[in-house]
Amino acid sequence: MIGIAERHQYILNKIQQHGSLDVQTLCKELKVSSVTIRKDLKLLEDKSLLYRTHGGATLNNPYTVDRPVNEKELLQATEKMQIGLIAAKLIEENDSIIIASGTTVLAFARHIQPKETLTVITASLNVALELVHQANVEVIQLGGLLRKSSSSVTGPYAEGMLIESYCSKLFLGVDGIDLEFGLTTTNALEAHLNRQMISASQKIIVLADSTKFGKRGFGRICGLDKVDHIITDRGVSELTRKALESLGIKVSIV
Amino acid sequence: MIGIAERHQYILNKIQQHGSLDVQTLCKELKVSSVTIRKDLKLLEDKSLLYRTHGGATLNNPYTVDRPVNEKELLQATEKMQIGLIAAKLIEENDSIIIASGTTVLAFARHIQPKETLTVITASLNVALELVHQANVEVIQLGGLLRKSSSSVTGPYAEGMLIESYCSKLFLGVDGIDLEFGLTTTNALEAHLNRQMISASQKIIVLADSTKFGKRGFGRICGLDKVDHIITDRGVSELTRKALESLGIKVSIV
DNA sequence: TTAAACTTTCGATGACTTTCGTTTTATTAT
DNA sequence: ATAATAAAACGAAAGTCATCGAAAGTTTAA
Repeated sequence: MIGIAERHQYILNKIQQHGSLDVQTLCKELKVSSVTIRKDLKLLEDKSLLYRTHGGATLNNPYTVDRPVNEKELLQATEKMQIGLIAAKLIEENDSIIIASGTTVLAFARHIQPKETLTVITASLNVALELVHQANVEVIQLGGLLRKSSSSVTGPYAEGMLIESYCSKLFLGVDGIDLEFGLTTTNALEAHLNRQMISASQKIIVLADSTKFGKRGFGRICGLDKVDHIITDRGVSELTRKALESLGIKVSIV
Repeated sequence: MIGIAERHQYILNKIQQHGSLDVQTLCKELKVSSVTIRKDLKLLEDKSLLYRTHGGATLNNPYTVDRPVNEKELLQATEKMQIGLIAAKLIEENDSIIIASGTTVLAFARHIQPKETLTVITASLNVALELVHQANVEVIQLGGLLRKSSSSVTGPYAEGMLIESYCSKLFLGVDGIDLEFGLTTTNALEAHLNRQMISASQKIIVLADSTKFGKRGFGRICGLDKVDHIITDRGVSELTRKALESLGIKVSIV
């Protein structure tokens, strides 16, 4: 006999591994009635952590055609979704925000549904297309050479556009967070653009699942002193969390 | 025995890979009756995820405009595809080209498969994403405010980027071609950007199915004197064709 | 014309929702 | 600490809805 929180965690773990699951199997595995399982699934669906289907649930919306799904996007999918959900709640009325590229911030973009007008600047074509059909969102696409690996732009044009902008918040996805070395990404051009984004933003919010801690990517973006807020999952060590907080960084754990 | 959601995903995956599929094969593969498969296909067609055919279904590329299919639109789709195919053959080695937004030029973008390096400048996010995975194509995405109706950018940033460029060919999709009034599109901002594209190009190639002739859209782009080449379908009248040719415009008919 | 594909109807099965009473857990008052 | 109260969790029961395929009639393609 286990509690409701553990049951939900079990369901999320299982759906991440299998991609889908069904009500009856869960009933047997968790020794609860189908009514309870349905209530659980309903709740998790309301939190956008899964999609309900007749008889079960799936991780991805069964009716969106996946663009070439790369392996990277599937990694830590649940954590990214939860991180995105929390990050979306940080958006306030009439904000102007910058969204940097990466799979984590794409998950974040999917959760943005502002009641008031929101202006979004992004280098990522996927983020832009995710938001373009939201009535309250005004999307400004940065221009420049399109990188094949990330479908996002880099280069002087994008940086020139950023110089003329100032936003309240930057939501930044990174490939590595190291206490000494700071934030890193795989690509030097992207790191350079990210620095420009940091200059153009009042508040820096980093979105990164816990696997990113202790890693160093090729392109250094900046030190941790620039960062205001990090959103990650519970895989991060207590030691790291304390260290970040002692640097004056707010740490949110999903 | 699998659920309806997984079945739908299976169908969508398969049609993405094969381009088409048939009812009977699906019956055997999924162990369900043909009635069920037909209901599935009907449902997916209603969601614009595929086109139903007698005996099966064909792929509806996710980046085409999803609208209810009627026969006229299907005919135009075929013609747009043929126009795109002919236009793609005009691309030469080491060209730099501009592709303006619109469904016709999107069909064109799908046919681009250069053997040598090709540089493409575009305002349309859909065109950019269509080409980004082609190894030989270098895509430069214009920046600016993203229009919701066309998923393409307009505005001073995009125009600023064009001023610093010069390309050998412009492939332009339009909403109206009038012998006196010239080329038009539905949107004034887009028309302005199109003029900038014309200034930045050596050769202007217009892609338009025959229904566009005699129409005038809201935003005037330019007169026909700027145009070097028009690619259209055989629905165009002999009179119009002669008139265009007398203006020194090359006319290709598919 | 003919065979295959299609649509519609209908009944069986199982999934779903809602309601409501029981049990457990948390909070507050004594 | 104990009792009273409130809140949440759970599942049984009853009614509703979705899925599926057989059957019968219609349409389509060759």
